Amino acid sequence: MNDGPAKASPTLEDVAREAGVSRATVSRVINGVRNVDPGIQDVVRRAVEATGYVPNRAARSLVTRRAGAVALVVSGAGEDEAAGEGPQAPFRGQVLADPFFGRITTGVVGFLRARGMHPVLMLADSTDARKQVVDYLRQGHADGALLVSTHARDPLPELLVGAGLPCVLFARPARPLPISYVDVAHRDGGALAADHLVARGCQRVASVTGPLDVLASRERLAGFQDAMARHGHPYVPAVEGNFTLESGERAMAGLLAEQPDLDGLFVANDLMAQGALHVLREQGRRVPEQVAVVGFDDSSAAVSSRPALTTVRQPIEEMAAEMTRLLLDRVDQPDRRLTSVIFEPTLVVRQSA
Amino acid sequence: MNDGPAKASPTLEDVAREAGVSRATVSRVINGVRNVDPGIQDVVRRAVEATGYVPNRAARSLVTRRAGAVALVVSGAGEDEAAGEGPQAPFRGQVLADPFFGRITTGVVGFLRARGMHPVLMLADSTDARKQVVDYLRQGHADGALLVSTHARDPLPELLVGAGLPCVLFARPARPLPISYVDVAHRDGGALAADHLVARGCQRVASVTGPLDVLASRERLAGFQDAMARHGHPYVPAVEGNFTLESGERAMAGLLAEQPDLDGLFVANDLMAQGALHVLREQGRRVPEQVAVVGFDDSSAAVSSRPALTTVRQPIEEMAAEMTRLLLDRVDQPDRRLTSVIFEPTLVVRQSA
DNA sequence: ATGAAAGCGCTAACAA
DNA sequence: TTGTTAGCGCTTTCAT
Repeated sequence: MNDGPAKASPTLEDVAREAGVSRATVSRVINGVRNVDPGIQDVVRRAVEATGYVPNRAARSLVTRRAGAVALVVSGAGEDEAAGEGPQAPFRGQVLADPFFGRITTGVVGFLRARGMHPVLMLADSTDARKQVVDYLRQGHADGALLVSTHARDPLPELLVGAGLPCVLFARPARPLPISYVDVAHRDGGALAADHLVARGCQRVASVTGPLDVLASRERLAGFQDAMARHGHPYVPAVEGNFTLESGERAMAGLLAEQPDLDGLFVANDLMAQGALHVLREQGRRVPEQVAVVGFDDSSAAVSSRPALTTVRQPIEEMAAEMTRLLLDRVDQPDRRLTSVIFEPTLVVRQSA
Repeated sequence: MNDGPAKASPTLEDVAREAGVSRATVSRVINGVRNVDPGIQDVVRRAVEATGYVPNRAARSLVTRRAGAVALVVSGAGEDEAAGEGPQAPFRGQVLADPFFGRITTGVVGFLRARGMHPVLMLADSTDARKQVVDYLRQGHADGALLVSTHARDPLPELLVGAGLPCVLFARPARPLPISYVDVAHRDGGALAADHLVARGCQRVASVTGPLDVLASRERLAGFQDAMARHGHPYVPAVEGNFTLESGERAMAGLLAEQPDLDGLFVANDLMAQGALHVLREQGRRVPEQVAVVGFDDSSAAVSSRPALTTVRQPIEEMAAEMTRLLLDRVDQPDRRLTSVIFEPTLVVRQSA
């Protein structure tokens, strides 16, 4: 009750004095170590309450050699992108504004907070930034990294593995690497789209793909094509896009010129699908009556499009949570063997197909 | 070069030995303290290189009493929202997937990374979570908080101020509070929209507002109305929305029923404006020829709409960077006086008006 | 079951 | 300008 000169926050020592026990005992109570007399536990807890004690993280980390934190790293463009970047260049990409990334964050935060932990957000979009990430971890700011690469040839996973730092990827690495990851069964997603279009009675389907140097894009297409083949459609016209709205518009226009009697379409992400919808409307095609469209991602674009998009949903939050669980396991047991966890996508049916 | 038994990472002591100086000298070089012989500086730097030394953050924090980190807190619904939330309930809101929040994050990260810092992401959407935030800071995980409230009556700012923790808000607090913040001149934004619509020759304008219990919504509307009044239009019909796409559709339908000869519209955010566009198209109104539409935010919805939205842009990244600067200043000089920084919005002209 | 004591790696007086 | 030294607050053997 003596607030006196309002001094620095109380330490273990203060609590120990208040409780009439030793620092060690207080420490044991706080960390839930057994072998402490229940009566004493109560006294200590009361003393903690009375003093308003909170453990000092730095002191604890110093001895446990654990930060009790993980980094969430968004690894951008492979090499330093803009050659003429200013000395600061703070606002280049808008990666973080991508709802895809938002869902990952939601999953990660949701999992961590239950353990009293929170992610440190890092951007790694240049050689320097990647070095910063490695150093940051080596300094012990975080015990490991959750890695989300936006581009294929990202060197960061290799750097991290090389430095012996615990790390889990969101999505299978482009090149084989001794590293754990979570991913979605992209092929199954493509198949889901094909099955749905065929079930609707579509006869002349086509696809707008993502960039084909991205593994996920190839897999979505392959899954779609394979399933179509199984339904008796040996050939599916496909145009490559780059996941942007504009590329979706371009691809749709091209496809329509090539194959005007098109009646079904699988687009490798919702944003391009939204672009496709624009072009179909401009050209007077009714969706879904004349052309059925299936997207991928179940992003906000799917909900805000008119008609709203039928789309393949990845359970991103769940994947992110699992990724976090894998990392925490790894931090606790560094020599545990590597794991990959693959999630199944689902079809969300709305108006467009 | 001796990797030997691959032991723990090198300490200051190791570097000192390698360089043939004392720990203190190495520390001085590393922290850029002057009064160190340039020759010795070189030797030390070489030793750092040779040993692969990186400073241990825990040890440093323990003595400096600085975490060298800040928290970025997204403070959700006022009270515990869902009464029946499970013990974990990880995926409730999708706040983090909001591109608005993404832009804030981009600004914060951009500013911090130049200083070798990174934000710790926290969600505070329940009484428990808010307590967690305060404790987290008190434990010294972070030196202060950047606070983004999604709801008006958020009690967290007061908690933080009460605990004497450094803190800066994004947006003016609902109730007066001794706290620094950044904000945008919402009234000026509304005026920008009015001026543009009038300049286009619109005669019968209306507005779809945000929730009127939110200060920013009221200000945007007031700015719009005032400017219209200055242009000789004493009365502007307005319908209240809640910032969602659907509410925009509803509001537009209502407005159109009430005032079918409408030729200009100011919508308090882009998502609702996108909804308004849908309804206008359904009812066969050409935008912008028959009805000109101005949105607010310059979000991704503005770019993906057809026609693309003319909209009022807030310089969110810059605001977030400034917010971060204010916090860091505050952490360094705790008794510095409070500040508010207000940014001017700009009009981004696209196709809709 | 509890206490005493030895550091974890670093910075910051204070001496020299 | 450099070195010596005393902790920062905590966990963790090792005794008891």
